[in-house]
Amino acid sequence: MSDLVTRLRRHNWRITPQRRVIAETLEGSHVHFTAEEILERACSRMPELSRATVYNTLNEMVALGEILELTFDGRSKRYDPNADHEHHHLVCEGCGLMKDVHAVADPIEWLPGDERHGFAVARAAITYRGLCPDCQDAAA
Amino acid sequence: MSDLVTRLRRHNWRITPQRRVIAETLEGSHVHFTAEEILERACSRMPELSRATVYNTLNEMVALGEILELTFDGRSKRYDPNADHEHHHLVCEGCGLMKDVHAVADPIEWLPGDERHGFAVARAAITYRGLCPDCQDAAA
DNA sequence: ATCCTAGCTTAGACTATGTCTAAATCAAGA
DNA sequence: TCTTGATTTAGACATAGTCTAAGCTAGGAT
Repeated sequence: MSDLVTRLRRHNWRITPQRRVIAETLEGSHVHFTAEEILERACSRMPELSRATVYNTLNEMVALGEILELTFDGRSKRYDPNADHEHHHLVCEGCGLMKDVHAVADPIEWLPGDERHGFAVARAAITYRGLCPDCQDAAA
Repeated sequence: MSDLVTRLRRHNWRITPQRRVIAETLEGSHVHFTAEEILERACSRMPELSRATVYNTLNEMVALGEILELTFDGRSKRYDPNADHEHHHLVCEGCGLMKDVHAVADPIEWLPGDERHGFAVARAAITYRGLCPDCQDAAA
């Protein structure tokens, strides 16, 4: 049983076969998939699964705070099942590959009070960008 | 004459009336507009301006490094003419309002070598999220 | 065990955002 | 003025995501 399914059950969620397949697809990888990629992979296990269910389910899991929605390229959203551990992201500007990384300090402390413009700042995310090893080789 | 136009001229860019209007629209505000908002505002000064020209021009200015493309909500890209000053962004989770902010540390220095996964890390951006003063009032 | 019903799933239409194409237009040097 | 390549245009197309209305199902009630 997937750990994400356990967490979802706590929200009084009805655990349908569709939701289970989607949650397990999310958790089964350390890559952050787009909705279409999740649809494709989940459909290989449950061919009748619809696009709308995948989008609905992902949005609901985001609203419950159990997964994170990430947008790096403005094209499509990606979903990160690792919502309960503080981490940041490293994105390849060549191929879009993304990895989780852990920085050693909290960026909120780097924002002085007079730069907060009265906002109640709740969280901060760092996006590191560069070229992955493969794209460095391709560019050389 | 807009400073952005001056910078664009240095790239041997032909400064057409369309490009000038788009550049001045970008620079004339400290808000970061979407492409559609830029189109709407620029069209009020040059009604025959086409959507394709706005999108083409924005993409070219991004490629030249003279403006920044930002994606914080996964819906539409926003454009930031302030590409030549290091800064980060503060986004309201209520209304989407965005402001430029300046942090007191460089995030790249806080990413240990063994967290870089072989990437050539070129830049880092911090997105601070929270509620703006108006949205705090509305929630209270 | 079966029934009920709120909640879930579905296909496909629809919306929003952005890209591409081919033809017309323009700008600058010969 | 002519030529030529760059630029602009309208609108078709592509992609990502949302909505709708109808049917289905999980799980508590009986």
